Amino acid sequence: MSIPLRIETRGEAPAGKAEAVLAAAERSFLARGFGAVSMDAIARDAAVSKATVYAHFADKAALFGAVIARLSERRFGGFSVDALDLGAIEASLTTIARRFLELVLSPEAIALNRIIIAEVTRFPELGEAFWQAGPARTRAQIEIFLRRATEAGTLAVPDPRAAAEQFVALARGEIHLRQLLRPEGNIQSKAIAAAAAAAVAVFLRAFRP
Amino acid sequence: MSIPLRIETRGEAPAGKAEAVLAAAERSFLARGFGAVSMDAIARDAAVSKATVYAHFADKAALFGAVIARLSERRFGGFSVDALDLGAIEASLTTIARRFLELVLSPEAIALNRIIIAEVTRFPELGEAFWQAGPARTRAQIEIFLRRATEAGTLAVPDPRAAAEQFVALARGEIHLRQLLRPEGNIQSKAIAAAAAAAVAVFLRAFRP
DNA sequence: GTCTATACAGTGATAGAC
DNA sequence: GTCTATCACTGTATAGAC
Repeated sequence: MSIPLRIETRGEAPAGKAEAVLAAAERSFLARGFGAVSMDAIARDAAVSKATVYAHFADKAALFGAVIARLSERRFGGFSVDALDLGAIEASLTTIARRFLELVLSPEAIALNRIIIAEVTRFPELGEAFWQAGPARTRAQIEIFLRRATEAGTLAVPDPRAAAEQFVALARGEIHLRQLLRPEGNIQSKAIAAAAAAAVAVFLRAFRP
Repeated sequence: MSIPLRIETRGEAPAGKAEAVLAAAERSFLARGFGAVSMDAIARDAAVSKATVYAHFADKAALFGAVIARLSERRFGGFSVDALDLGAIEASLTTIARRFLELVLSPEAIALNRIIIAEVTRFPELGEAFWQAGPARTRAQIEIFLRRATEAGTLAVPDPRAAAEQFVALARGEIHLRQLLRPEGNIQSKAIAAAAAAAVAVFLRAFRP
């Protein structure tokens, strides 16, 4: 019979057991997906009992939904095209493409994307939430930039919505799908820079004034 | 993950129980993924006992591997760019884009793509096999066409490999990812035609002689 | 090869004490 | 809220008969 040790993390800001459960679930789900993760494992990882997990989340699906929705928001919220020079159009577009690729190719974003694609049949609303938080938001930001550049005369884009979609598609190239289909490929920042430059080159040949 | 399947296709013959198991597994895995499908359900669907399933496939993973590898090959084997007019370049490129989109957006291809992305962490070799059978093959076919068109003088493509990748990316646009993130969205052929036309327009502005 | 029956581990979820 | 202990159930995989 082992006697449970009680560890007081006073001053380290415990932040509550619900938060510990969320953090543990986030790690587990991202690493192994929905089906392969047990509530037992999450409870163990969070250093609480399973009953405590169920005290905060109705069931496994609810916990999963909370984790994924939070991650989607947090991961893509920071993407912005403000403070970019409308005059130095090639440099600015390259910066946008590079930032975009660094975001969507990050291991965490790939893992998130993967798990949502995997479970979208079971949890349709998560696919939509991710789309709005991720692809729709980044494309909207880029659309804003293209519109401003066209008003400033440094680009000639008749349909900024469509052009933003094409810009994103060019930037993504085949690397994004490639990463989704690789278990642990690490993208070099050099490869990202090359992909960004290639995308901008084609885009500018099509949309320069 | 060896594939010890032996298919008896003698005339109208039942083709053997192994084939029945493969067919049932194919349906189940495509519809619900790896984890959510039980060997019980597959055996029931194939109208054999579970022991018979295990007589032909070592375990669930081996059965899954056999199903997915076969599907990947079968689904993308037919994509070709032969018999396309190098002179009518816009029409030919539009046809290629349309065929490509019809292929990768088909419900079966989407389901296959989804399940492989979902399980690539557990089965790394399936991701690679799918990549070779699908994206790598289609891109190689398109690269051939671009090279021929450049030799014929109807296109000016300095790097056919890179340009083929960009052409595919433009064609895919955001529709492909969108479909992966939707539980049951049906693409209209009208939407495919529009996406193909938009992709070709941008591509030609960049690579017309 | 094919069946029926079952071993055995692990799952999500809950009861009841504190 | 939090714990320990346990439920009812389903999963993969295998024995043994034919």
